[in-house]
Amino acid sequence: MLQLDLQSRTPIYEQLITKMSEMISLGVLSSGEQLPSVRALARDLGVNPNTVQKAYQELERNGIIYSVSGKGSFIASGNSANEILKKQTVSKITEAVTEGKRTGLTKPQVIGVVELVYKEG
Amino acid sequence: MLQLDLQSRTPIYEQLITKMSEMISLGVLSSGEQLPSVRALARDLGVNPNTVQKAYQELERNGIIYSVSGKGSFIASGNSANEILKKQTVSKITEAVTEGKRTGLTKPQVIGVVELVYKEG
Amino acid sequence: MLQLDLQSRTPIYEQLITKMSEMISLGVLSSGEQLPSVRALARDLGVNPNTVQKAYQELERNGIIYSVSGKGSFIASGNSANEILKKQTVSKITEAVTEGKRTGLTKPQVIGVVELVYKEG
Amino acid sequence: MLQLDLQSRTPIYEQLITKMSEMISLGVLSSGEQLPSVRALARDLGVNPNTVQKAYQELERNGIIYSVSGKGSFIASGNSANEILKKQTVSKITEAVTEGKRTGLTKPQVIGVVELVYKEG
DNA sequence: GTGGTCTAGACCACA
DNA sequence: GTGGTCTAGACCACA
Repeated sequence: MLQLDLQSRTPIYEQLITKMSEMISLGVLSSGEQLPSVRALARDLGVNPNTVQKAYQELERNGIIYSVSGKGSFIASGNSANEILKKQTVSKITEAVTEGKRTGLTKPQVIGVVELVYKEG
Repeated sequence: MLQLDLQSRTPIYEQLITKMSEMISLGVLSSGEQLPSVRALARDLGVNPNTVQKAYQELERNGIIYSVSGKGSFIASGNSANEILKKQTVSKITEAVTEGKRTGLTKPQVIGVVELVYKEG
Repeated sequence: MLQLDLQSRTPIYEQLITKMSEMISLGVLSSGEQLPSVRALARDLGVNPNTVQKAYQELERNGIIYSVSGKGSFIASGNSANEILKKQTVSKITEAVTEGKRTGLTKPQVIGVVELVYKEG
Repeated sequence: MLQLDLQSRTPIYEQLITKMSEMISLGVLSSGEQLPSVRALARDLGVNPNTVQKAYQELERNGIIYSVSGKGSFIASGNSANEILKKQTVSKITEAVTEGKRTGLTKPQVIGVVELVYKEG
């Protein structure tokens, strides 16, 4: 679980943020639940604690989790994870499609791509 | 012309590649035409010559432009710019939409976004 | 009673010290009275016994309470709680106002803040 | 310049943030100006580059400076430094004064403290 | 040279 | 044990 792509251009800590946001927004992890400690998760993922720390702090800044020094990190209530994720994704799609339009892709072509993605899996 | 976003996370040289590919594929610049020299363009854009150089090299590697030592850079004929651009954009869209699907966006929602983009401008 | 903010940056044991000093100096708890045991208070507050222990020790060191081995903790007479508290608070205010002055807040502005606080509640 | 207290309980990177915000809001550093590089400032202060980096990133997140990868860090225009600083300080003062009120300090006493601070220097 | 990310590992206060 | 900060130092892409 929590697959990382160490080769990717997107930093590990950002991948972590995205993956965890997804897990939370999908209900795999739910409100109030305790997250693995920074060190434990780092060990499991074969990654440096600082990297996990950075991801956790960013998630906290976005109100998705909260950390209590000396106790651990927990999933915040009033789950903003999903909304934040969706907003990010929608703007990513908008950007990509805008570029497509500028490049000369027609609307049917773009919609074709969308259909394809939703047909798979 | 040739607006760059110096703050953006996508490297300037990539922005340059995209913008120039677009201009070529849209016919703003056409086959055989000479491009501004690396240094001239760098000066105009307020950008490091290395950066422009990198963009030109990449464009040449993709057969979109060609350089003649001592004379300058020119737009290649048999314009592949458009196809290359489209391929890139299609994979960007695919990626973004896939993420959207994973996040729980429904197909109608995504198509809504597409409609929106094509309605504007 | 005894509201704690587990999220706050100021350690729980310090919050405990402040709150208890306040209660004592306000006469809610009075001279000679017995305090709840470390364990009982910890349980009631949902907090680690170590934390309560630390607060009690600090309060004892300041002569605000005293502990009798095997019997419990009691409120000291000749209540110094209030003076200690005030001293601490005065230096906190001094520090904050000094920073305000350095930042460019004018004296009337600061006094405005003070007025505001004393107007409420 | 830029005195740090390495012993202090407030982290170095936070001290850096505050000091730099002050310098900017006081006009010592002004809009568009380039800041010392992460490494240079770290060297000058005898501090690890990561620590400076953290401060710079926080300042960027607050819109006080902006960083261009490969070029450097610059002071943002539309100086929000001052407002952010003042807001922070005002809430610090409010908090301290509220505690003072709760502790039994009278309004004249608190105002006395304020007068004192503004008399010095 | 410049910012950004990351590892390895230490130390601290707190729980 | 737990989060938070920090050092020392490496590597990368970019300018």
